[in-house]
Amino acid sequence: MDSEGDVAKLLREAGIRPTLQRMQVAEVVLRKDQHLSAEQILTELDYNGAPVSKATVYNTLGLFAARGLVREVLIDAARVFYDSNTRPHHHFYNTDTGALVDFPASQVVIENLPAPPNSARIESVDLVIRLRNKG
Amino acid sequence: MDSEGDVAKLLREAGIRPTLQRMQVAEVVLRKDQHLSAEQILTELDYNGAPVSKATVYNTLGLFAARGLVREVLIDAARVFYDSNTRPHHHFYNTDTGALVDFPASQVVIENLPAPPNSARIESVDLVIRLRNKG
DNA sequence: TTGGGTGCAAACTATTTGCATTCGA
DNA sequence: TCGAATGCAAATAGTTTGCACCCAA
Repeated sequence: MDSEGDVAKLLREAGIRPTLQRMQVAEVVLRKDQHLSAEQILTELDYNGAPVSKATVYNTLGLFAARGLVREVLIDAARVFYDSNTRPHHHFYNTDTGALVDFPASQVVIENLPAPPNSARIESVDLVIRLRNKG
Repeated sequence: MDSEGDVAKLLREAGIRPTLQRMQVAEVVLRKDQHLSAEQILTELDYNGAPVSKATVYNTLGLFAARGLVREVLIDAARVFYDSNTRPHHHFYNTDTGALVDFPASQVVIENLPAPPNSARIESVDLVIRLRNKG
């Protein structure tokens, strides 16, 4: 786990002023590679005796995502996860169990992508493979 | 555009009882290949003088999606689109303009997908390419 | 000081639930 | 007649906005 000092450094390096609330959110989210919803983060903060408001959690996650510290993963209607693994990767999502599993982008070959319309540039390529248990 | 009779037939063929509200939603959504949000559909129904409740629109879209008449596309946090193009395809999404454009899945080659964990079966493979305008 | 940055209460929006009603057998 | 299906008001859950406060320059 990152010490408090390390988290502050991480935030500063990302151009984010390391305030108390942001460090608390970062401690929970960036501790290891994982997928957490805003709600889960909020719950954990409360449990840790670090009550940060809902709005601040959302705003902070949005900021972290904009600066590349976490990645938003859209999985279900109105169910966003924040993924602290920022290496290029894609996702398996088991619709029966809710399990979300990363796999490296390097492993997959995606070829013959059409040219983006209106000569826009590609910002991200997200592959989500939805699974269902057999039987 | 489908006549009313055709829409009723379409719903029956999908195993859906063709009630008034469902036919009204279907007329709007299935008229042509397009991406619509629940809100847009609701607005158009009101405009057409066919006021179906919000809850019924959501439930009906959920039913249509379950029966394969439309496909849910997750684009933004809390922004679901219902795509009446059910042929296999993927999406370009321009984050600057909000434009959502289909491209055929047949065009793209995706290789070396890892085996699904726990021997679950693949339900869908969704590729979303986010774009940003140059400059 | 002071102007952008920050945190949060409150407002807002999207979606789901629970139940009275209706439908088809 | 009766259980399942249906439609919707109300409740819930998720997210954003607007503003008072704070802090670095």
